[in-house]
Amino acid sequence: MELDGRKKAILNAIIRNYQETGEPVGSRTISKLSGLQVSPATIRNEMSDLREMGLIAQPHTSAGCIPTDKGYRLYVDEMMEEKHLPSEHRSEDLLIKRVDRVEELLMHMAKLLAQNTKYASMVTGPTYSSNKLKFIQLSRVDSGKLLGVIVLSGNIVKNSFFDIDRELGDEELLRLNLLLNNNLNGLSMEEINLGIITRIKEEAGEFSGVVSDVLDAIAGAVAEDSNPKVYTSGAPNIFMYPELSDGSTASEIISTLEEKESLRPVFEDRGEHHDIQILIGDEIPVESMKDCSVVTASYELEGGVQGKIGIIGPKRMNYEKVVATLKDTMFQLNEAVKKDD
Amino acid sequence: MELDGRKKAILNAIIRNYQETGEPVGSRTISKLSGLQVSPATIRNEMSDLREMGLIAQPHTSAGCIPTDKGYRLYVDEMMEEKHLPSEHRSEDLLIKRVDRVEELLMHMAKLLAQNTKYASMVTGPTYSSNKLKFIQLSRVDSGKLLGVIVLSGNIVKNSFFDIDRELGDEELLRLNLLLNNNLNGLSMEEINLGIITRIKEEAGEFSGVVSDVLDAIAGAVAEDSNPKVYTSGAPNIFMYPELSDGSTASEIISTLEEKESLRPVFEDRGEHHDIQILIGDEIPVESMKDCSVVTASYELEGGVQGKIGIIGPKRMNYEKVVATLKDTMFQLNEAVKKDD
DNA sequence: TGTTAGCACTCACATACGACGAGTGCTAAC
DNA sequence: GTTAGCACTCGTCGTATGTGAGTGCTAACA
Repeated sequence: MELDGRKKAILNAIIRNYQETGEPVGSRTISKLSGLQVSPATIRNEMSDLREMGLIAQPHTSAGCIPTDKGYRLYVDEMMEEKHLPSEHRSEDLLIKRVDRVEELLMHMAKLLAQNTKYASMVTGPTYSSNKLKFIQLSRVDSGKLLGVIVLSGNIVKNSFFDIDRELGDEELLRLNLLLNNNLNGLSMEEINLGIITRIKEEAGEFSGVVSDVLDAIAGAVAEDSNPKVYTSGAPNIFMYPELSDGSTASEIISTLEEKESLRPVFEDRGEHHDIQILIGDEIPVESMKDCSVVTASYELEGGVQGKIGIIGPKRMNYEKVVATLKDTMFQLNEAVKKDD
Repeated sequence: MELDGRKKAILNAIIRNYQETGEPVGSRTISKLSGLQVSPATIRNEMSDLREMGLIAQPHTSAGCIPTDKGYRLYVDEMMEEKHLPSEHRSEDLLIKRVDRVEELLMHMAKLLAQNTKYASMVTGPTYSSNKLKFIQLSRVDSGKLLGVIVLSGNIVKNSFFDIDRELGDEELLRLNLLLNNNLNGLSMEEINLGIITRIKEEAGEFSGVVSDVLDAIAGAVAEDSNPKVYTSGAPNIFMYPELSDGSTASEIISTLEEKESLRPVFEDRGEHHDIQILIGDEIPVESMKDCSVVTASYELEGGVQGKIGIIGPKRMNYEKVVATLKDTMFQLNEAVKKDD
């Protein structure tokens, strides 16, 4: 059976109506709403075909129809229209302002996403592994303790304290800082190889222990970010959707959102490389979210893919709006970071 | 009417039974459970008195009784026994390990609290306002941009970037750093007054603009911490308690927990200065939590009151266990920080 | 006077039943 | 191919009814 224009229009009408009401939609409603000049009986015949094709389903006999996962999939793949965000929403987004710490920027962004879409949002921290080391500074703060400041491109700052066995003089500290900066600045994490490490340690002489500590701290900073933090916001929004808010479903979703680690698989790329990825129902690699849909996008801080943002909502979410919001957020985030830089 | 020993025992039995089951408890149950050798009829007479005193109430006529807020209040004030944590729980807590950033330590602590108690937990970041400035370092990272590192006692590190109008030479930067450190180190935020500021600016000469920026950053760091972040964990735990998990109640509580700012009033001290503070029902200054109880405690990082931790659960929460867990956490946190320092 | 047994009474909860209505599936006519 | 008509399905809602846990009260008892 083939999917002609009218069937498409009917499926479209079903999805749009169900998006708004959350109730199964019947042939009479479609007849009035779709713009097609046909009677409910005709619609019923077509719906019978759509059901046979697995695009819609009835919750029970003699009820209206709701889209199946397959129906939604067809919709987002072939029927969804690109939508531009109405201006009042964009202006809200402009609230993104200069913040010193990336972390706060991301949390703020998650919050805005949740507020604008009325779904739950999630944001991963950026991965810096392809970033370059920009600046290292060791300072004596206490006796027996050094403060190391590591700056990566993108002005990501990491701090670590190092315990040292014996005191360093001002002169020695200066020399050590020069040594580290001269040899490491401008290198990406992959470029810092054993050869370079050995050379630095040799030059550092009796301070090779400190150098080891510093390199460990750099490695640690990278490791932390190759497993970047996940931020979420708007979890309580799912209570607005009856199909998700019954006891155990809501509980599981909110638990998953709090246990942020378990969200990681959601962000993993599946083959096709679009900038927007939509997962529906069972396509989501997290058990507790099989009643949801997830839309994810990548954002860049500067050059190269850097992190992910995503929206979690009911399958009947407003995909157009979500996609438009995500795209807009990506754009604004890029702008914000450029200004920051 | 006075509260004799038997009435107390009955109230105690009601509270304990209700804590476990969440169901109204009847005279028959108490007769068997309380250890008192009296018939249900006698218990009923006593319960009638307790009801008159406002310590217990019936959800409806011909139902068992549940404690009122007043009943819980009496219980926690006069009848609750100090309890020590069974060792298996303490060992879990020992997982607190060295973490570089205070933030992560606090989040980890919130998580442990929620796991151990099965209630929701909240933790405020520390307030540093009484802390002293320990170390300041300005470094040139990009041209036209300085990185400022500010270390407070307790090894709290803050980073800020400053834009500068004209380039500083190495010499000038060194002088500026010396100037700042010599004049500011060891001072608490309150001690940095206008006199000191004016003197530094004078000495800084043409760099007085940078000095202003640095002082602003310091003030900003303090402002941020006089309004410290609130961390929460275990929000989904409230789904385990039927009296809280019906639709709107759960939704409101979880929203409040996510909107962390609104939790702040909960931590405010009410007159009596105990290390543990228990708020029951309407005593909680947050509307959405009027069906809950909140137990809060103060923790110290080093010297002086510094932050708060708290547990949110149903009114029938296990107060002994919660108090014991909080005390234990306070203790362990102090230990952890000592080691860290 | 305090305690207890007995008993009528209350009320939430569960079950059953019927009415209702939204919506379908099918058939026959256009 | 489209439509009207109609029987049928099935979830929902309101009502009635029974059940049982648990009380309140009274009267008897120690």
